[in-house]
Amino acid sequence: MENLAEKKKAILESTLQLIKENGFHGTPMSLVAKTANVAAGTIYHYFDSKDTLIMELFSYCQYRMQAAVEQHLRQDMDFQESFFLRWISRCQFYIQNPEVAFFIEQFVNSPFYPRCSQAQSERPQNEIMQFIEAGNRHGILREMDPKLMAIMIHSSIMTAAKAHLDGKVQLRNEEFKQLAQMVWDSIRKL
Amino acid sequence: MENLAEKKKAILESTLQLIKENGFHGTPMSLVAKTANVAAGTIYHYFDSKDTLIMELFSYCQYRMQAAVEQHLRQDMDFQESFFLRWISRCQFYIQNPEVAFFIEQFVNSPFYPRCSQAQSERPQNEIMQFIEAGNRHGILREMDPKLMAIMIHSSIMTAAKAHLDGKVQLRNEEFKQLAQMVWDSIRKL
Amino acid sequence: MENLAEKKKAILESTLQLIKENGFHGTPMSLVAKTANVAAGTIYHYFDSKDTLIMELFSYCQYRMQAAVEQHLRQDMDFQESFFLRWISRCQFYIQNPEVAFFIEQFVNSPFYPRCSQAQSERPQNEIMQFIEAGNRHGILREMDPKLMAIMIHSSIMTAAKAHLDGKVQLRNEEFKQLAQMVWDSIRKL
Amino acid sequence: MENLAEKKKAILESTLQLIKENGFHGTPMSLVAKTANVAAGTIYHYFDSKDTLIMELFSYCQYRMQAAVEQHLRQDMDFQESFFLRWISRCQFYIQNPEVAFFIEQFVNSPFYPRCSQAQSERPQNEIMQFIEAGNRHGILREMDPKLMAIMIHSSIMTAAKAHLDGKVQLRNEEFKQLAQMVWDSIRKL
DNA sequence: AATGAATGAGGTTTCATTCAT
DNA sequence: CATGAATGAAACCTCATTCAT
Repeated sequence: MENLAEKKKAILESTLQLIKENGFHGTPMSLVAKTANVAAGTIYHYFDSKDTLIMELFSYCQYRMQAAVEQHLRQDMDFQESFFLRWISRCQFYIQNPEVAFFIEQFVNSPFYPRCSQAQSERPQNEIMQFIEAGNRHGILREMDPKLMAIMIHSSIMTAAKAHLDGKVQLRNEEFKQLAQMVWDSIRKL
Repeated sequence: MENLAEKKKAILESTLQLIKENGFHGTPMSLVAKTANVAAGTIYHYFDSKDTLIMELFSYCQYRMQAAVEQHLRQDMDFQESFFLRWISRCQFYIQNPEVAFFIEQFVNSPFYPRCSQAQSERPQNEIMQFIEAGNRHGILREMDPKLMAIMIHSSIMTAAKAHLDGKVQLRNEEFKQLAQMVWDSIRKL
Repeated sequence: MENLAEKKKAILESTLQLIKENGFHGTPMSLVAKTANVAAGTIYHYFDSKDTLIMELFSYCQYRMQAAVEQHLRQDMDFQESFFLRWISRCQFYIQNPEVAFFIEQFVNSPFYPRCSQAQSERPQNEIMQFIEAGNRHGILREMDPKLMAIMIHSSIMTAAKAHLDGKVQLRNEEFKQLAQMVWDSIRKL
Repeated sequence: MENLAEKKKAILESTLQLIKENGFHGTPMSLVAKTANVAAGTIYHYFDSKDTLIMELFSYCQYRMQAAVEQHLRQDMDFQESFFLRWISRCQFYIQNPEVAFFIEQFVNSPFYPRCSQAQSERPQNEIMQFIEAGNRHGILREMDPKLMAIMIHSSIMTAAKAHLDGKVQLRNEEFKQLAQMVWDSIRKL
């Protein structure tokens, strides 16, 4: 995933940017080609179809997200600290990569999403779920279907990031902590 | 809003259904016309363009949601009871009207959404915000920008409903209560 | 022709005005209806089709032109004076009724024109031709097919009027006389 | 202008022919495509829109006319001879290229024309005007706004050609000379 | 006589995709 | 590998016309 042909990467990045700005509708292949400085036909060397391109873009975004989050993880933390760090670093990733956030949200709310393999579509939640199950083994968290809990947590991250990106609120250190605390209090045993 | 010409309503409902199933892309005007049993041109009697149709559909969904929620409200409840009732009844509305849920989520994550007036786009959150401000006057809720809190609450409702509709979890009375409790614990002063 | 039903006249006049501003293309029946303050269906009480409306409009314009020109004719003039008067008064009619001028020119250069009866299409030239034949009987005019001469004269009138209406030149008394003289010198025996 | 891509030229020529036969109305892009033996979409490779196509067609006609007229010019002629030659060769060009004549006349009487740049729209008259100004320097022509005189001359050429093409008169050598003489007598000092 | 909602054929244009170079 | 002219199905939309009221 790190050694993408230069042109392939240019195509992915251009598409990501254009979809952020114009949505799926407003992103014809001809425009992707122009923005990526390649010929229209070249795109079809790397992707079978527009659908394929978009599906791969979703993988590409998940990969970028994963890579970013891993950088922040450390071992010497207790469970709560670890939760705060994860929540905040994910949220900051979306804020620093708005085109990823907008693309993912459009994608998961489109007819593309149900066509992903489960393994693929649930990967981000799964990582959170493993974390939850670790918490459960220590009896820290409240009783709840871990899958549902993971979904709620993931949504809280994305929602906060989008609110910031849409300019509806401004998130600073203070607010990140408030939000992480808020979500923490919603999942822990009181 | 209650006396929509019969054909106009048929067009709105058909579009809603089709977008749920096929997304914006997969919903050409010709298909809307066929599904609504009107001629293609008739749509343009009621809506200036496809864009207009979709924008009006958003208003229409907000209206339907509002009307549904109001049915459940009662006066003789304390603040927490009222919160639970509201959270659960909204969530159930989305579950009982999946086409509304799917449409709204597609819409707010599309380039259409930023083109709505603020007044229009923030109406659902505003209603929640007023509720929050009432809570604040009683000193019940934790310190936090009410706008942000409203956004987080609204998102939790939609997220839970979608998880259910996508078949990822199954929400029953038990789970509704758990979820409402979870969100309640995240906003109240501990 | 003088007792046109009020609505019929409103339709004709609206069409004339709209075609001047927007051309045939830019003049849909719905717009004619709105401008004339009648319902779309009403137009079809008075005219079989849009084509019929346009054909009748041509007659209507010829009638208006004829009526205007006749007002100016007097008996006690020699041939040349009469020519000048006719040339100038026709030219002024077009300038004072630009919508007629623009419509006629569009009409005669459209596929409608060849579908007119000869009698109809040549009426304006015929009147000029009778005048020419009178001149010929007095041996005043140069040898030339009277039909061709009539066409050339008629065209000179319209051309001058359009140049004025398009703002390319400004015609005042002086210029009218120059022009009439110019055309007169082109048809008389030198 | 001489090395137009083969397909582009086919599109222009087909459009020209079709507009002659059916007018602007009766010339849908689909028919242009079929007649030019290209796909509908191909037209939009070369022209932004139907409007653009028609505007470019006007330039193309002016270019063809210009090229044709230049072939006939010679140096060793006095002013009057030169005038006759120019008048007649232009008139014959229109007669030999009726689709150009019909297109130009439709175009200049349509809402397209006012949208041309002045430079563009007055080019044919300008060339005549320069000729007139040369005549004025020799004191040969009568006193008159050269612009107006140019317009009248240009119109006489087109009018004669159209009368012939419409079958209203038949122009042969004899008549060309008569007409050129007639116009010459209308502009020269008597 | 008059209305205007409704029709649907057909117009212009877009765009994912192909293929000869 | 890469190009981009060419394709043509299908999208959005218009508008002359009809007909129940």
